[in-house]
Amino acid sequence: MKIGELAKRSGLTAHTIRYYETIGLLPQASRDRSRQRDYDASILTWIAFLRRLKTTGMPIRGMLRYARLREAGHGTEPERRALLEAHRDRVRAQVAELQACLLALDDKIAGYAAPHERTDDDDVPIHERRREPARARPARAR
Amino acid sequence: MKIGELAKRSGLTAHTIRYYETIGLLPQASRDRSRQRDYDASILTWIAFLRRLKTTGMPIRGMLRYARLREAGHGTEPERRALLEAHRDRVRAQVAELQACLLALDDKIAGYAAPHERTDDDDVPIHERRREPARARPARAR
DNA sequence: CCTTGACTTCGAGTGCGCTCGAACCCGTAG
DNA sequence: CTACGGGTTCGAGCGCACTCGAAGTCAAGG
Repeated sequence: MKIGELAKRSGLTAHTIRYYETIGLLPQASRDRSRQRDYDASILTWIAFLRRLKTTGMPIRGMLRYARLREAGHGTEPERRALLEAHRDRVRAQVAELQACLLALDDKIAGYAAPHERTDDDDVPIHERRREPARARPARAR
Repeated sequence: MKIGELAKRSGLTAHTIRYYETIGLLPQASRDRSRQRDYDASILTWIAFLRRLKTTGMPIRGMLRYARLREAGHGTEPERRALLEAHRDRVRAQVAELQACLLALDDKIAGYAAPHERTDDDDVPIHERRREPARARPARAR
């Protein structure tokens, strides 16, 4: 498989694939007789894995660390594992944070759904906070 | 409250606060007699909200759209609501994606925990995949 | 033989979101 | 009076992760 086809299959661009190779995320591809990159299908699995790391917010530096351990092979498994575990923990924390934000977002949206009951108008500019009863909670004015 | 204090309380830097003001994320601050920005505590709520949008991956462009609607005031509520709802949906999708990645990550880590049972060695360089029985699942060879 | 189209390397450019430094101003405490 | 610890504007620079264009090579098809 040459680079154009790998690009199609992996969803990366040929440019990005070469970029990943130069920085070390992808191994040096073997070349055919005319010096063009020739890929084995197994590279797709690795790219999919990289995509997952990327999706979960791992910076290229981190992926690079993992890629280097992988290249090193024998004996680096504990380190690789530790790296992934640390990353997993970060991702879990991130998911928790997002879910907390989702709750807040839902609240906010609910506020727009029932504007006549709103008591906090922190996101409404001054000139809009005119009448409106606004009972419940001691609003400063009135 | 002047900018230094707001920085402390909000967790943004004074630099960032000014930056947000110039691009329109924060309203033009009122000034004291020596032209220094003077903030009302209510700005903290708005900044906290912005932070949530940011945490959930909304680009500044998006926050800016919301901020402009907020400034416009009267009548923009449906649009603001739609904006937030669309964002919420994106965040939900993102959370789902992250959770899928977490599952894959857990699998991968489990693979490192029990290396003697691994069947997919896609991330192990060729020279490492030597012996090892690799029963269970029809591995291509054998 | 010539065209076509995918490949090659290289370095420069892009978009995002800050981040920083320079040079200057202002009010209060000692 | 002077030093200080804030504040002010302005524009340049940075880190990330690509993204793109130029100029050239190569092999197969008509």
